[in-house]
Amino acid sequence: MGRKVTVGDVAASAGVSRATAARVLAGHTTVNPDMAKRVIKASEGLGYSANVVARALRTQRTDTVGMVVPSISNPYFVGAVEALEGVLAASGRALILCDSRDSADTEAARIEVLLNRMVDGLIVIPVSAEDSVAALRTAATQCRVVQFDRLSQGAGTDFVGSDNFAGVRQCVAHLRDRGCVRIAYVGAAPTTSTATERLRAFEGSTGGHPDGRVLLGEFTAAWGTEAALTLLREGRMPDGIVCGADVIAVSLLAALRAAGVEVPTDVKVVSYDNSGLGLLTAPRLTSVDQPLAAMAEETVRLLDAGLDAAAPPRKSIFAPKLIVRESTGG
Amino acid sequence: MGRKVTVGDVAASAGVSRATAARVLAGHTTVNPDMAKRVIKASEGLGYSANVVARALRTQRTDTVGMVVPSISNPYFVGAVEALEGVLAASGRALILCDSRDSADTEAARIEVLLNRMVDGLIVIPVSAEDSVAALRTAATQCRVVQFDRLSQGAGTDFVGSDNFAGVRQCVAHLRDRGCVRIAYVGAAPTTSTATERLRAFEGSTGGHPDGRVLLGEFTAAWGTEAALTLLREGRMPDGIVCGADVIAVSLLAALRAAGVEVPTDVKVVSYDNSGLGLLTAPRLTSVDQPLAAMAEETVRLLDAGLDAAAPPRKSIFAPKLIVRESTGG
DNA sequence: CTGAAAGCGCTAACAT
DNA sequence: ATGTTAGCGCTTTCAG
Repeated sequence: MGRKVTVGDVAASAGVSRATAARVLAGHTTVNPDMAKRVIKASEGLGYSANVVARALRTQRTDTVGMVVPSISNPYFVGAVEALEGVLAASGRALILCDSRDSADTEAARIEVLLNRMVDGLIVIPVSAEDSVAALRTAATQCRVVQFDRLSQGAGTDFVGSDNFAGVRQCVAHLRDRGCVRIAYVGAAPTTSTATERLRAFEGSTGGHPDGRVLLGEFTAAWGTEAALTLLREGRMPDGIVCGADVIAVSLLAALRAAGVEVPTDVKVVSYDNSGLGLLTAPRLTSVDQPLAAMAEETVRLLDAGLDAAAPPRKSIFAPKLIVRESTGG
Repeated sequence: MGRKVTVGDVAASAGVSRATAARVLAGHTTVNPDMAKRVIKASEGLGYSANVVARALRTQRTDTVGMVVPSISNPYFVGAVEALEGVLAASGRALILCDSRDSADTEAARIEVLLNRMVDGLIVIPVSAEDSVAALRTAATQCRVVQFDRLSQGAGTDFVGSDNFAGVRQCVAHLRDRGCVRIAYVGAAPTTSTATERLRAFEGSTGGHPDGRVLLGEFTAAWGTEAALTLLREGRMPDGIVCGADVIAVSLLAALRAAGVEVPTDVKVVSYDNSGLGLLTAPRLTSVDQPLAAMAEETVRLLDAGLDAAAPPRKSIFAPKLIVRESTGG
């Protein structure tokens, strides 16, 4: 376990003071070029690289952003993580990722851990519209916080998400366009803003058609399977199904096909998230895409823009777009 | 942005010295119960929680383990992350996760970042059997390193993985048992130990049958699709296919079905990883399971067991087990 | 332009 | 048993 080389080592090797070495390493131009050269050389020779922990303690900045997501096995969240990680890396920052396991308690604990690590900012996809508020509020007093994808009202943080009403409206319109008249919704119970908005949007879009069956569970594959079995058991299969997320749709699709229901012939399926998952199925999923890259950029922009406590939290809402594939007839 | 409360604040509020407050907070018993009580109360009243960064700088321990995986969108790796995160959390440690994007350069950079953060240990699923060695070697001089799943020979670190030969042998035996005689292998090019071993195992198991078609690409869904199209184009469809990973198998399955090839009737498919992905397909995938929970436990055990530099690196190899599902006839 | 010195928040000798 | 003090490695005044 060889000790890391420190500025002291570099300074000594270059025959200058620690301060000068530090200045050169920090890119300050107010240094004698000769000395600068000596320091650079010594630094490279010794393979110096700064101890981030010590620097953080001194500067109160870690160049690190924390992120908490409900489940790392949901590919939509993984996509969000990748997008954000990319944007942050571009400005030399790292992302520390935590999984809240869909539990508000775990979420609060993770947020605490990250704050103790002095992250410069926090990006949270909250577990619950209500239960996440407290932890978010206190976090917001310590560092910049942005909620992503899901909004917990009253947490007093900025928010970046997409227009779920517009997304679901596109789904329903598309199914109607393809001739569907009995459309069902298989989504998650309204404990998060996305689940709530998508549900409301579905109800709004099909208000005149009380035929629309609504099945509410969780954002999990298991629920997709269960919902499919329920529909099969009920016998009266809809001719169109809107799913609240790809994780639901994919397993629902598999269960329907296993039962001999043909997609898109017998029933057309449209989903939400446009994750890689929807490309692995046969047929591939028609799904609502959210502009993750742009959303990630905006999230980091908000993190960087110091919010003065008085200003009201900002909301950036992006427009989603339906990507049509074979599950609705291509 | 309220400042965090420090030991100093707690000490002042309790009317004791910083040292005493620190002792109480650290659970030392050598303190006057009255004072202890006062400190605890002050601590709770002020909502104190220790600054991990400052502590780390002093103790040279962060209670944090770094992990670098080739791609966070491969569900097998996600499963490994979840298992390790669970074991570490049980002993009060956190996991910092980095994605090397399947690039040895990125991997080296991530390892550097983590070392600068003074992680207590490093768990790496190396990108390449050869190109990862250098970064791993230097990392191993700074902290405890364990390679997981894939082994880069000569890095001088401990290793935890599973017996790929045994796994593939089970696959081939199972297909034969189900009556397959023309078995193909769709895997990854041998740039990693797992790809190499699985390929060799396949060649070894089917040595007497030069019929066995071998297609090598990457551990990606895109490759699975491409391989399926190649097999379809060649016309002479095998009656059994061994896939090197679920990500490959799932998209291969979708492409075959889309082309009207029935699984398992026309061709039986067996895969590797037993990730959640294989449960989402219709039919569900027969796949080789690796005991991730036990492997994670062992990994942390090795991290904790200080290796003296002289001792040879240790290897823990776990036995995989084929889980039979519908893609081979149930 | 350079160096000496202080200090981020914490813990562990050392001294009382 | 408690307090005082030094110092982890770094940056950044403040003198010179």
